[in-house]
Amino acid sequence: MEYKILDDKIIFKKTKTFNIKSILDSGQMFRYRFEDGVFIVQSCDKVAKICDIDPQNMMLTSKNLKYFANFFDFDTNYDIIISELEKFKFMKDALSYSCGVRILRQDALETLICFIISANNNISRIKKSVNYICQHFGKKIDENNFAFPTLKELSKISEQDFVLAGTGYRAPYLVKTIKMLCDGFELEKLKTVETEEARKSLLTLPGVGPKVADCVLLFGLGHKKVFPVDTWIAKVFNDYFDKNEKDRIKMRKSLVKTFGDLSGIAQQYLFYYKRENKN
DNA sequence: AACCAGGTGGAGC
DNA sequence: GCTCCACATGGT
Repeated sequence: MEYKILDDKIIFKKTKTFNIKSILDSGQMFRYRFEDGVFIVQSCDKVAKICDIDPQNMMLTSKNLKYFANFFDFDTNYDIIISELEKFKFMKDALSYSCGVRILRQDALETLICFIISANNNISRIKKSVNYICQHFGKKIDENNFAFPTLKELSKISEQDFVLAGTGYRAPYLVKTIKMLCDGFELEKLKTVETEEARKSLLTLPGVGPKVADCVLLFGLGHKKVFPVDTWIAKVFNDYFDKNEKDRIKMRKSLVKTFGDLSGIAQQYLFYYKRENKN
């Protein structure tokens, strides 16, 4: 999409391919807030602020403009993606409810930890736990913002501390997975291997099952041909495809077959729509 | 007071 | 390979 990187900000036109509220509220990231008409987004040790500047334009300010241009995937043409999605009739409601969802290019480690916490949990609690972990174990960025802990910082967090963060029974999974990462599990390398091989590898980490693995593949590792099936997507599948199917692995395979390379983004639209309109 | 939330691990078969 | 079940925790 069209944008200009200036010295200290990015200016871009409001388009149907970028809806900041839908992007953030679609459950792919947990470190953001809305204050005084401004969306504040955190990723690793970086912060961006996004707001309207006039009826036609928006502005992103940050000390890390290039990082966030990539993070929000400004260089991918979502006009094409949206027109492809429009060809699926059952995407109509989701697209008309809120266009402009994007898949963020998030940090792999941060995504992995956040989505282990996400299992059988709800978004407001996930946000609270992640925020607690950043505030207590991440570096201070400025007066109001804390970084997500580095792997080294994560490795010092005890199981008890993860319980205090409100992660409940997922605390031991977090400790064990972090240990595996410290012991040489090559998370970044999974960006460059085949999706199925990367999935198998992720599934060896404690607290990572099929759903969390797909979220990490999609949001943190850049794999687009995945379809995380959670409770909401399962409802969608039962509504639109097969009322009686209960096996989420089968749902995923069927959905990926239908949507191909559009799987990730289609999933995100359907999740957001279903969760906001619990009908 | 049951049921739910961006499910997973483990036991038993 | 399956099918049950327990699991921490806050909200409805």
